[in-house]
Amino acid sequence: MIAEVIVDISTSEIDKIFDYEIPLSMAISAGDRVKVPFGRQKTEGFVVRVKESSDCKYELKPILAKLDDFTAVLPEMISLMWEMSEKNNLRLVDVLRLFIPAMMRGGRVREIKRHFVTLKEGVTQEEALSSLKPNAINQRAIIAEIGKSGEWASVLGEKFGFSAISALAEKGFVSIKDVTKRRAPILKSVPDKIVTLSEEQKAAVERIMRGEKSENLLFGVTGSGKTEIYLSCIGEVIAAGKTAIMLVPEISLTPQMMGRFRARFGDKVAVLHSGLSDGERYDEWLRLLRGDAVIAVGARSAVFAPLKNIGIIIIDEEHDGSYVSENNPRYVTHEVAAFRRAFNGAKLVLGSATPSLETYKRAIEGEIGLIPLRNRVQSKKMPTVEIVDMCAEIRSGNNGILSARLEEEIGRTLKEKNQSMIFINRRGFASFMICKKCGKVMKCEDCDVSLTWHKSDNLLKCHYCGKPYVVPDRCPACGESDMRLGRVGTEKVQEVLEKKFPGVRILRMDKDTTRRKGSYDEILSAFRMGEADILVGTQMIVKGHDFPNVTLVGILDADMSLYYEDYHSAERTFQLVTQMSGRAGRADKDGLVILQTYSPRHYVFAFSKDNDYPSFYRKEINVREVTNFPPFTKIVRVLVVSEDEERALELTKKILFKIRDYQKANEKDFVQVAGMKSPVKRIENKFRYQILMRLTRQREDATLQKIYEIVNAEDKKGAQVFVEINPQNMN
DNA sequence: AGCACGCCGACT
DNA sequence: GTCGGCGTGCTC
Repeated sequence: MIAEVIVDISTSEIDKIFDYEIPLSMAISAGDRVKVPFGRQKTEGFVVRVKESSDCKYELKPILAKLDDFTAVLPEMISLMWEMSEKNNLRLVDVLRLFIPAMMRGGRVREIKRHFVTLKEGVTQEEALSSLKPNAINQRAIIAEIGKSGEWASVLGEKFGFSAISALAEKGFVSIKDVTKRRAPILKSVPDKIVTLSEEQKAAVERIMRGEKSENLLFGVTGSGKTEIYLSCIGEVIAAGKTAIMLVPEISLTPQMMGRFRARFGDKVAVLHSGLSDGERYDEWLRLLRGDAVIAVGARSAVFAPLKNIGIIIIDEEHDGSYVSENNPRYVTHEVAAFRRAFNGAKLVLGSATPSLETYKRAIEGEIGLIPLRNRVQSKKMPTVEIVDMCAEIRSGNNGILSARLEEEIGRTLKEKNQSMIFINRRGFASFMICKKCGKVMKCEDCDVSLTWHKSDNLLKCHYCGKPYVVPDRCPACGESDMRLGRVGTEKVQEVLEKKFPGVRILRMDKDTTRRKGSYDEILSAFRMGEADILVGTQMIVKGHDFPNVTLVGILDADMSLYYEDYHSAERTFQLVTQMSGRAGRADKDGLVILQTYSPRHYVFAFSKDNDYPSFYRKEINVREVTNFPPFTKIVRVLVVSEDEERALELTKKILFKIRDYQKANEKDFVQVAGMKSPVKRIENKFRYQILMRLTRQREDATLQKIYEIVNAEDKKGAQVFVEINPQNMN
């Protein structure tokens, strides 16, 4: 028999099928990982098909070995590989690598054996103690310690020394068993609330499970009880002997949801997310593959969970940007989920209070079902949103960070012993350094982006490559000594608050304070426990969870993301304001949101003030249609990266001309084609040029394939070329 | 990605 | 004369 193998080397020239002879003694099927001779080396590879004969003109080499004692890639995933590689122009091997834990590649899997020490069968504690010499203190202590139940060798060794254990084993008093340890990530399980579903929730579960549409948008504000609905649906699915995938934006942000799952489903749940160590990830993955766990909960990569017979896939907070993978291989979680839903005949649920325009459009046009949740459980009120015009604030002589209103309300909240959250919108902006005289902005030498000032170590740092720079005391361009810091950061806000409200307890949450693993949870739980009065933070605090004592939310620079040069900005801002508002007044307390902006009359704020997503949608979708932006078009970006600027430019031009030629013959398939330098010219010393296109949607698939064809035909020596669909950020 | 083959400069 | 620089080509 012959095996079609994809070799585990990621290069475009090698990314194709190689045929190998399967030795008669070897049982190989599609999806197995194998060791094969390749050229003069040996490599790992994936078997994607087994067939009778080969039309290869070479003499075939034999497969050397089967690598695992299980089939690593399910048949479904092999189909998915073909689909993803075709649609997104990805290498087959890069897609396959998404499907298995990194640890399996390169033979790095080591099962961790732990040694469990027990009294040897037939030996009693008394017997052992009486035969041991009185001065063998450690050995006697061990015998006493293990008693009937036994203990881990590592624990005993720690206390009494490892030599004592081996001495006892040698004398035949104890036996040591090797146990394969599961590196299960520690999960706090919160007590499972036995909640009776509201009528609305019951109806939602009914429509998801037995409604006419197999894909539904579950559209409900924060606090409308979506998690309960998810738990119910998954409960039904696993009771029917099927499996489930639950996706959340970033798992470390939702330990609460994890806790609920653990409480409800116990060991049937496996988690998959970036916070796991390689070993933990491997173990959880294997539990899913073996069927020991039937529910995969995790961030976007969990959509590839090795589950058979999937009954439901849920994407919570479906609008979240983290569902689009930005680096290679690029994929959109929704598309993968849709494929797996269809393959398994499963249900797909997209949950959000602020769906992406694309999803909501599909829902109101009837392509997928729309399940609105109108009530917040326990009838919690939505907070009042107040908009403060910061221009007026400046006119009246206040050019500080805080408006008079916000300051007043922070004071009131402090007095009433409630908590406040201050959110700083820094998307795309930072505290850069600018010369007051000539206007020179300090930039990174390698990446050509503005440097950000870090107060703690008084350094300027590049947020792309991390390179630190000494703060100059004179402008390097004109020698002026008056250098000024633009934009505020979390530290500045903390400083101002501490000055205005002496003695106030403030927790700060941003990239700097959450660098350490686990610090994220620590800060949030400290805040929940009331260890601080105010939580100041960036985007990270948006996705928190219940803070029952928070009654005030302040949003500084709400419009910062509005002027981000990106067609998403209004949508992003709406989502942000809505989510941030959801943080205020969740328990029995009324909430107030104060939103500071320089453009108070922008429609985003008018609609988010009233929490009116449908109206926002109608306005925004209109804008998109008129301006020819997604979802009415598809944005395609061809990015050319090279250390040699000439090379990048030349290659970009070549590709651009070919695309232009095609465009001339197919004018109606394109809205626009433009070649330019990338907004960030250099990252890590590589030059970046790009071609931006907008495709009309009638023939987008064909046009896209043509673009792939043009790019793939090009000789790409000394440069890399990426084709990106609807890129989330345009660096 | 690796690894060999191959065709030019500087060296004990 | 040789050692070794890394350009180019190939891998079932």
